[in-house]
Amino acid sequence: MPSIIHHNHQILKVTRKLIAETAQVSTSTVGMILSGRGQHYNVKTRERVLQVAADLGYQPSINARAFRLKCSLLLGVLVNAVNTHHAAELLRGVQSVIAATDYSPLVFFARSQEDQEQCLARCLDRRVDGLLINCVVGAAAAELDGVIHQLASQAAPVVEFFGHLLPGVPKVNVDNRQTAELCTRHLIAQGHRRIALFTHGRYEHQVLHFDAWEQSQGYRDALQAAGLQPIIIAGDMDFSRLHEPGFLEVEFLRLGAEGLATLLALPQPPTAVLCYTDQTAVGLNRACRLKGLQVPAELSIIGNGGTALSAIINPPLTTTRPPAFEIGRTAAANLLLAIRGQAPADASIAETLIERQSTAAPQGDRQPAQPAR
Amino acid sequence: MPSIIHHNHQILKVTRKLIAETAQVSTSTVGMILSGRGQHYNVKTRERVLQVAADLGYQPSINARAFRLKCSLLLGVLVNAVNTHHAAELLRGVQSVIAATDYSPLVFFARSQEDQEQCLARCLDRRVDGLLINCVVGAAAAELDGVIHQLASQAAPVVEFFGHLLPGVPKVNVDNRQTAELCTRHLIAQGHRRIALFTHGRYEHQVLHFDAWEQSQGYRDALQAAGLQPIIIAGDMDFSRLHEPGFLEVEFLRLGAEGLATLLALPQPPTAVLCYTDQTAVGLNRACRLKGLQVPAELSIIGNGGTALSAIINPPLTTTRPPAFEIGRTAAANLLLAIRGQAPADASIAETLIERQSTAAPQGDRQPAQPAR
DNA sequence: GTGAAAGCGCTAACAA
DNA sequence: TTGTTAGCGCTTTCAC
Repeated sequence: MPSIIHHNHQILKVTRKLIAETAQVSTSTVGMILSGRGQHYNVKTRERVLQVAADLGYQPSINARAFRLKCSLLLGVLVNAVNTHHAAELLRGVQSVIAATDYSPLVFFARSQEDQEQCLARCLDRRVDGLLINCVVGAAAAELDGVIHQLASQAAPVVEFFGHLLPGVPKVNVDNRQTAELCTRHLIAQGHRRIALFTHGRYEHQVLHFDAWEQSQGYRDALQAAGLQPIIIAGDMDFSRLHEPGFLEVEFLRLGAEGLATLLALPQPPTAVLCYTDQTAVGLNRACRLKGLQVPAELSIIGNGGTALSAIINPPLTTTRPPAFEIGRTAAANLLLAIRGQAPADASIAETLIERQSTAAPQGDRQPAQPAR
Repeated sequence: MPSIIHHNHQILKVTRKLIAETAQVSTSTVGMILSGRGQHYNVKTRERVLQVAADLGYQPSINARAFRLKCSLLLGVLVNAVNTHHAAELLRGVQSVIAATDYSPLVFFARSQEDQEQCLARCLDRRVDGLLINCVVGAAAAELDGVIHQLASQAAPVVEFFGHLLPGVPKVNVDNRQTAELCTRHLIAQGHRRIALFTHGRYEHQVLHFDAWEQSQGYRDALQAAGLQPIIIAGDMDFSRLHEPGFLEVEFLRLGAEGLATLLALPQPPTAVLCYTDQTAVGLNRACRLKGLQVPAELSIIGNGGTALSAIINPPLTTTRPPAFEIGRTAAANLLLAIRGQAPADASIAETLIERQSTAAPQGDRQPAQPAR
């Protein structure tokens, strides 16, 4: 409690001044002792001050502290609201790191570029000491640049997470390459030799669809290491209605559902498919059911995203869960590093495999002696 | 930019002091004019000060302001991380209201009671000027009470949203009663006479499952107004594993899937079902497909929650979308009211109906002359 | 119409 | 080992 009733019935704020008066020392003595840097004081003085502070229920004023220190002790966290399934875990990760510090998170969700600018303006005039940002896709880097530089001019470092839009800014991202490699290896270990990747037609565009590109690299690497050939099914996607709620889900579902025909038309159809998202996997799974194709017996499917959806489809989908908590942790830790003047390295963290019932050893048609090369 | 390079090559912070010196007035004059309460100053002085402030790119220090005003200009927002589908919209709603003020949101996600206590402690030592809280279910009200009182002692009001756990605290909630009434009326208007409610076995417990109880009330009211009889299918649910990720989804799905048998065993099975959640509806829908029962021709289904799932099942599910943005708006607005000393009223806001393909007029068996009474 | 001055709670350089 | 002092940027009262 920050205030007590004094014996003369006046309400007194419990500040260092009051502690000083009560303990019969100066405020600077109190300050030094409470800050933990008072080793050189008399033990009795130290104990007395600490005791009085405890008795009075002293709570330091972070605000005053920040004011004096010419900082805000606030960390801006700007989250892209287009895909927020993991926002809570992410922020819990951030909290877990900064809970041990004097910083608190100033959180904003932006859905559009306009939103984003407002939120950034807010961060700026709150003078955040650092910024964690997951940019709205399509944001003109040029416009962000102004803000980033302004932050830099007030010595507030920036860390970008879940994205690659800010040149020269340290990043923390999902390691899609490693994730895909993990999944592909898992399928190979189960005995699959013909493993397809279901992605969208723009996966080659490294900047625009960096994650799809990364995924394809991991997939290729794992196959190559096993002496297998890639089979990439790339459906055309229309991202123009990206802002419409639920659009992505439906579009990815369509991608999966329509891809089955392409896949079955191959001379040697694959026995397993790695999908770009859970929705794609669900679409594919649904198409299989309509075709009478057994999952996983005739076709194994792995999703990506660890969505709630994946757990409740039939069969439950083997998928990967993004390390949202870890990303938040790492991003916050790196931001703190940067605030302390050390340049943090980029980090990327693989998703974890959740093995469920949509994957199994291929049924009856193992062809170890005859890979599709 | 908060600092400029002076002609003598020194870096100067742009504060009111600098503006005062540049414009040849006193800092108090600058302060009064910038705060908008400087009507009584000479017009030329006013313009000069404003001009200089603009030229220098002055940005007030919210921190210093807060310090002087003995407040933090921070609003705590504590969100239950168990069900966060709507957290982003909720927070955007909060932002939309407080963007016009000097307040900024200090956001925390809590998954457990322990989390929650830490976050609240954080809010306390940041001396938030108000708190928006969506309590973790199962939190002992007694423990929260301490915090609430502590906040009260520093004149920081509290508004609870998405919950009814804090006695005496103003609330903003989803109006489940009205939502259910809306849905039921919609079905009645389509010609349904036998409409069931799929809920769980504890819907009667007004405190524990307030929303289920509310929903049942709205459902009953709408039926009663139309002279129809309620048909309540209440499955048993085991909430003991509530904390496990994805548990609720699967459990609600089971509820729906297993309920179909009960429903079909009735002497006169309903032609429409109102479900407690989207997952329940999906489970029911799936059971229907397995039984060969046509949706919506033979059975109309309405979900609840407007989840991503609802859009991608087959047929796309008619459901209701929680007014998360509005809840955030209202909660923030009411908190601001409370901060200004006015006691806000409780608010509840109905969900909006999203009509898709799982509902239609009952096929062939309208029985206007023979309701099931 | 305008300015002088005090002070919010804390920190830190310097003095004793 | 401890105290004095100045000041962060802003608001506001009171005097001129």
